[in-house]
Formats: sequence, structure tokens, C-alpha cells
Amino acid sequence: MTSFQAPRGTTDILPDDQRDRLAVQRVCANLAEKFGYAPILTPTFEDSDLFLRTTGESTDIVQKETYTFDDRGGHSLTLRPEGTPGVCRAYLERGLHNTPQPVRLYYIMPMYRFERPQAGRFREFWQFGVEALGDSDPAIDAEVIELAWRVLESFGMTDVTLLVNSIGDAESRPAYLDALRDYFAPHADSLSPDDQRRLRENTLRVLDSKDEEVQPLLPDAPKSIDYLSDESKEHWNSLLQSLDALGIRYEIDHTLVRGLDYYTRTVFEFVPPDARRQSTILAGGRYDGLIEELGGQPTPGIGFAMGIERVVAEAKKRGTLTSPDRRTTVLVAHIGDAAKASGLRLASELRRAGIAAVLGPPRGLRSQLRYATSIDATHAVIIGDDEIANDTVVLRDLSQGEQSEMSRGSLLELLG
RNA sequence: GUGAGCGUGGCCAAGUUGGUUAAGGCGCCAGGUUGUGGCCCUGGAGAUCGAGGGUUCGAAUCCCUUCGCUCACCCCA
Repeated sequence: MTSFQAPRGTTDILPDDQRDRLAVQRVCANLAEKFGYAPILTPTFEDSDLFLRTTGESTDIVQKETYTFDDRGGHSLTLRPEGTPGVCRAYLERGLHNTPQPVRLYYIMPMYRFERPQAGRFREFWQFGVEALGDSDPAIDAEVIELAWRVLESFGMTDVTLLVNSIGDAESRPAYLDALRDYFAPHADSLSPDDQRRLRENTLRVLDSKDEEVQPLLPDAPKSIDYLSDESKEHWNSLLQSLDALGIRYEIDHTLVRGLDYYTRTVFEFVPPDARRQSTILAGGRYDGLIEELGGQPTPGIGFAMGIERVVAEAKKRGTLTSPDRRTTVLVAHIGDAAKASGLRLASELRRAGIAAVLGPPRGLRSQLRYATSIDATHAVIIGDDEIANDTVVLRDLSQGEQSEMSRGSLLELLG
């Protein structure tokens, strides 16, 4: 056992796993591009205040899950626990708000949360996410949800459930929160300390509670959609119509509120059939006040984030990961010093001709060929004194088990 | 932050009423054709039993602490 281990909640992603992940990422990127989203990458850490102002001081994520530290200059920095704040900060800082609107962006980046590791939950994990900024039309809500759906669909996850809700806008929110507080007030004493705190500080979250004292109260609790402003109501109805038109099935969940402070109007979540609320694989919503909160002009936005690890696990379970066809790979085996030097040059030539080539390890021929098998090489080129003397090489097809001697020129021609 | 289970070579893993050199399999390296793979055969390297401390003549096997892993809660992607 070595004395160093990867930090808790982190892991090394070994080749087989990384190939699966890259396959998933490719699908995400391709679909995002197809929907007109452009790639963006933001810093791994940001000014700590960015997350306080956006994600929200009262959220669990900011309250107890951030990696926050002072750098050597005394500035408080935080490893991003989610992608949206950084993307919105970049949108403002880099002048994307002065480019044609809406701006459609997508990212694939690691996130950091100091949580107790568990199935599908890590301290460092990757998210694929999209943000559509500068458009409040419900059609773009539908577009974002459709993109999410297409991604999951392409991994065969058509049995996931889409939950949607509208939690209203800045105008309608206060009245709704009052209604919620009034509704729960008579029961406040019987609620858990956690829920009592939620009721005071983050009222919406009470709807999210799994506490058995709260559960029976939820069905009759005031519904946010009954308190929507006319504008938000119209937005909500229009979104549902669009989803219907796109043939995307959904369930309206009046208790869906999401864990981040910045959400307004549309919120949605995709959950697997078995675990339901337990293991969300993709979730998002609209955040029309976020850009303004960061000092920009009032700018609507909507997006989602998807857990790469969770999707990889699901896709693996279903066997829906597509592995690219195996490319021609050549192992250049050599016998003797002269042949080794010659092989070194040949491997280089092959690569420049676009063929993957690996020089055999400094061992006997038998061992080099065994190695060729172990790295899934499709061919072996064998060079020894005879070949050098004749200025030829032996090309062995490892799947057929046949080989023949030829000039280097015809080798390149044959493989290229 | 709470609860439960677990931690033996790279991987899987036997071994627990404490007692000589800690099984086996996979993988790895070598040899079996002084230049030939995938199967097979033979041999070899590799762990002091997560770490630290304690009990004991003696511990992988008992006790304490600690780190980590897994699962659940909380929360989230």
C-alpha cells in the first residue's frame, strides 16, 4: 500500500472508464452543438462572493459544501460547486451580453462539493450543462428541456420521468411565500427543527422535505402555480403546450422547488424510474434575476446541469454506450539494436502517415508480440537483421494470424 | 453532520476459540521455437495483513484511536 491516496471523494479515472466518459461527453457536445449551443469553459475557482450572491447563502451547497480558502494574497476563493454562476459572470465580464441574443452556451466541467461520498455522489464530479441567456420566451424553456431529453434518450434512458413546476417570479413570489407560511404556521410546533428553520429562512424548501410530519401536509399545501402573475401563468401554459407539441411527456410536481436560490418560473428535473427523488440525473430551471444580481441589466436565463458520472453509470447498466470502432494499431517489434533503431524511425513514419504505432518494449520477440495482443494492436510489424539487409519489413495481421514480407513503401500503402 | 457494514500482494480472495516460512485465482515477468502473439504448460517477482498504539511469551486474527471504502440519511447532478 502506498502512503498517498487520492483525496476522499475523488478518484482516478482509468482508461476503460475514461473512454466511457468521453463517449458520453461526445454525445452531449454533439447534441448541444446541434441545438446551436457553443462550448465555454470557466475557471475552476471563483471569488467566493459569486456563489454567495447567486447560488444562495441559505442553500446547503453554499452553507456546508463549498471548498473555500484564502489564496496567498488573502482573497477568498471557492472551487465551483456548480457551473451557472461562473458562466453568467463570464457572460457579463466578457461582453457576451453585447452580442446577438440569446446566447446559447454549454460546458463540460468538474464541480466540487464537500459532501460525504455515496453512490453517485463525489466531492469532485463532472457536469454537462447548458445555459441560454437573454431570452424569456417559453419556447426556449421547451428547447432546453428538449435538449436534455434528447441527451437522455440517446442513452436509452427513455423511462426517466420529467418533473416540471413553475415557482413564479419576483412579483408573485412574496404572496405565495406568505400563503405557504400561513398554511404551515398552525403545524409549526410539530415540524422538525430543520423544517422550522426552512419555514423561516427558505420557505419554498419546506415543500422538498421528506419529514413524515410534513409529508401529509403537502398535498393540500398552496400551489405555486395558483399564485403566478398573469405573465408567469402565460409563460407556464405556453411551456406545457410546447412540451406537448414536442411529444415530451412530463409530470407536474407542485412540490418541485430545487435547491438553488436563483430559480424563477420554470424548474424541472429528470429522475430515474426506480429511485425517483433519490438520484436526480439532470435538473435545471429558469433564473431571470441572476444576471441582474451580478450587476448586469435585467436578463433572463435558463439552463440545466447533468451529472456525467450518474449518466455513465446508468448508460453502462443499460449497455447503451457506443464504443468507436477499433482503429488500426501497429506494434513495431524489433530484434537487435539495429532493428530497434530502424523500428523507432518506422513507428514515427507510420504515425506521420496517420497510423497509430507503438514501438515494442525492449524484450524478446515473443514478449513483444504478447504485448501487442495486450494493447489490442491490430497488426505487428517485425524487423530483424534479415529485414534490414533486404530493406523490408514483415507485416503480421494479428487477427488473421497471417504475415508477409514487404517493402516499407508498400507497408505504408497497405495500412494507410 | 448522523447511522450501518467493511479494509489481507495491482485485482478477486482463503485464513478469526491468537501460535512455525500468510492458501488459491487473475494479472505481471521469464522460459517452453538461439525471430513470432492470442490457448496451454513450467518457473519467478510481489503483501507483515489500511495506519498508529495497546493486551500477550506470541496477533491478520482481541482492545483503543485514526484514515479510507461502501451503503443509507441530509442534500444534490
